[in-house]
Amino acid sequence: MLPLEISYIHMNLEEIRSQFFAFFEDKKHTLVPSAPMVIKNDPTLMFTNAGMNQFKDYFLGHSTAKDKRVVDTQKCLRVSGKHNDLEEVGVDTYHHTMFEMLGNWSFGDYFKEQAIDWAWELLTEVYKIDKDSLYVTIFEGDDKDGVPRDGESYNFWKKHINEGRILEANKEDNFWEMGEMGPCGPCSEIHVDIRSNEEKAKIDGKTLVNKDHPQVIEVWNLVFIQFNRKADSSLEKLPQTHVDTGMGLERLAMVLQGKQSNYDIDLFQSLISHVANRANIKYGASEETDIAMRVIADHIRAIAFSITDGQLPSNTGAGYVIRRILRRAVRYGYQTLSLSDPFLSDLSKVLIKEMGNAFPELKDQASLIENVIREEEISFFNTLEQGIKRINTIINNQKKQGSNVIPGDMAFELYDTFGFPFDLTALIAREENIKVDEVGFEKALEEQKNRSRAATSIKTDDWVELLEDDREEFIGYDNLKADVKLVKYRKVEQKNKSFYQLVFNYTPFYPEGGGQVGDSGYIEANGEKTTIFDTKKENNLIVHLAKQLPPVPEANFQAVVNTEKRFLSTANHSSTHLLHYALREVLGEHVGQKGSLVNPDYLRFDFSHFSKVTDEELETIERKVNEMVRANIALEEHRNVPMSKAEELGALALFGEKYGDVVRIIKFGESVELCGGTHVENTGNIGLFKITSESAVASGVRRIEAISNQKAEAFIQNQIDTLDEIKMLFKNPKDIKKAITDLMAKNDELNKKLAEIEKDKAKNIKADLKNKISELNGVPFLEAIVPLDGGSIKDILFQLKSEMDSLVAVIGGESEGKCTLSILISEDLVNDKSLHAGNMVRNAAKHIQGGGGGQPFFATAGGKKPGGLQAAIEEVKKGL
RNA sequence: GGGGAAUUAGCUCAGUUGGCUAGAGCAUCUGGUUUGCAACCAGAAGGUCAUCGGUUCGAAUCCGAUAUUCUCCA
Repeated sequence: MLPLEISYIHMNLEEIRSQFFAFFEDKKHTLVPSAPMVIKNDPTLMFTNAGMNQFKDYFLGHSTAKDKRVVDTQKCLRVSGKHNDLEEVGVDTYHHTMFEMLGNWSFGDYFKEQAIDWAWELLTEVYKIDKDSLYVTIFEGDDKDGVPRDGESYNFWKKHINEGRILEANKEDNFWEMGEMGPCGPCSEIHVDIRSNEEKAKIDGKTLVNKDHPQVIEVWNLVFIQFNRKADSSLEKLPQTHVDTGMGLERLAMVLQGKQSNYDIDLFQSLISHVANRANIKYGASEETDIAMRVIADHIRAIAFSITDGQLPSNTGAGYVIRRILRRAVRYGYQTLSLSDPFLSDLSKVLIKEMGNAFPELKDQASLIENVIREEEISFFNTLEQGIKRINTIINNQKKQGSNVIPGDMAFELYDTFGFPFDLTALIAREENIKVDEVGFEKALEEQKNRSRAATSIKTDDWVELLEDDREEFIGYDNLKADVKLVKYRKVEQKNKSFYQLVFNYTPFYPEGGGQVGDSGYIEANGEKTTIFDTKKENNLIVHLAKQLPPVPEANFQAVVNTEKRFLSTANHSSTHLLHYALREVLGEHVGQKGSLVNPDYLRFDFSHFSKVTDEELETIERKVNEMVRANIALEEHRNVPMSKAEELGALALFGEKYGDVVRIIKFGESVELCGGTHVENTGNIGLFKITSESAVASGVRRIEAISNQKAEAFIQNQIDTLDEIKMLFKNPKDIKKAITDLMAKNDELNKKLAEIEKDKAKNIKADLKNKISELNGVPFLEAIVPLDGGSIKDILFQLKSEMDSLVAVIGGESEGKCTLSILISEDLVNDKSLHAGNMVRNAAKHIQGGGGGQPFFATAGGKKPGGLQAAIEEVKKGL
């Protein structure tokens, strides 16, 4: 370890974080909690990948911030999409999948000057970073976009720092954009040089800024949002300017703790030493094993936090990303550290011990985290085992064929279809002295990527704005109809489909959220109806999906929700709350919601619980729910409740929802939940509740499916009807169960008898046939036409064959208007006389207008002309 | 969202270009043997080959759709 000449005060992560908050709270910022990492209502993003995600609406102008100055730390995950750091993690010493982003925010309030002043003050006076190790960058301007050099920032920096340390950077480094469209602006970065004085003397730090040097690094990015990028890629000035800053906590901690690597800070060291012990390899022993340990230490954090955010590993979407991270960690352990048993679930205990105080959700869900991870590990080890079997087969086959290469498409198939990592394929191949066609593999992978991209390309037009209206309101809790105006619309094209997104000033349409599906219905103006087939929330914007644009977009519309579907969803949603309550009553407090789906047809509720819910428990749960239904408990709804108040009321908060500062509380008696969905006025409106299934979704997570109201009634009616019909069939016996068991017993008996008779019959026919065996050219020969189907004839012939040394049999069969011809030749004759039943039968089949074939010793043909059977038999005899 | 794959006995899986009544191991049952060991011997039972439809003389095998699961890409 190099002695660092700069003097630092030692702070642990916890202290660094709280100092950041305190500093900005002092500057009149409001501290807000981190939003969940897993994003539920933004189609363009799976995970929170930057601090600004939860404030996107403010920048887009979809809603107005309550507090103009905000400070926070945000859990971020960069594993997919534009920011994908997954492959970098562990290889270097500063990338992470999950990290905390500290930020201060101004929504139309202060701008460049204060942002720069405060950043400088915090870093140099609170965190005491040596001013001489700092550099800053500003945007150099871009002619194509028509954006000039950011001279303002330059001038503000000049107050604090020597001009020689203010560097200019290009669009790639210092112009921040949210995406291809949307808010954007120049940014100004602060870099720190943590090299030793000796090295600093050798090379000027200035020349290393933005050069990916591991010790001359960006710590803080100050983004000044002042433009909006439109679909045609032109920029327009925003009416309000915003500040968005981001400082990675782990990286800052590395600087402040005088370390050379993020992984040397307090948090990661205990994780790494646990892995090192387990593998019996010292951290620092080799580059390769160090990388593996860093990967594992990083990934366990991302995995555990995702699980607490409600995202379990699965095979689609966000859950699949989590599964991949987990598998990457296991792969490094398996391949590099020779860990061949599940080890991550044990490591999660260490993580929970380390971070459980700062993040209580980890402690609360400790056993779920451990169990889920263990199950996943086991299943991946299984995948690996299967893959190894498969690759060994491939290698043997290739060697047999004299090849010493595993073709690219085979390696790709292993990877693509069987989930076997390519580098493992390469490793095993090396051990077996065989090459892998890597170029072919890459080509196949590239083809697959192109296919996927082509299938998911979405083209979104600019919004066409008809009205000034900065906040459209949801009024659907109280109204199912409303007079509305169209505020804006746009066309969305996806593959062959195109549809319109409509935004109204008011809307009675419930947008998909909290598990409840979006409303459908129509809007009407001047007698023209336009169907709304779904309603979704994009960030805070409620968009109505329509196949067509209304003929007169400026008209006054009446918006009408499909009330039947809405009501059925509503009943199911309220049922879900009662079910959740009953589950906690019957099974215990550990039951927590892990997922929920509510639509007009049924409800699905996933929850944490460690064993199968027994039939008795299910009955009790269902009965409790129905008791609450009959008690006709009135809905108590509280809108716009501050979060703190909601906690006092003991509301069950769900994971994954971004509530902002105020929430809505839904209370049915003892059941209290935060919820944005629609609910019945009185539980009695639910009518009836019926559980239809209970199953497992993952280790420690169970799923209950249920129905209510009309659907439950229809279900019960259906059961009763079925029973009635059965009774009718049995002529209304006193005891229907006995009638059925009697019938089954009788049926068994008859079946047995029938089987005996069939056997006898076959025996008789066989005996008859055996008697008919004559001789032809010195060989036992049998010909006959029998009223049997091909299958029975086959049975008999095989029996005869096993009883005779040698035999040639030609049997015609007639049944149900069709005819068959079967030829059997015992093996000795096939060999001696080189006969081929297949060829013979094909030839003979002409006479019955059919075709056929088979093997040398047995062949069949089918035809439409039973009258030709005799001729066909003669034809066969001629060939003998 | 797109591609690839899997689904065969209670469980784990074979079943090579369609063709000799669909097999193995474990588990189960019966009988025998054994002081004991995850014991041994003999025998039996257990399958609408995921579902539906198609091609064929003939389909577990080929084709199409559906369901479930796995897997890769976005």
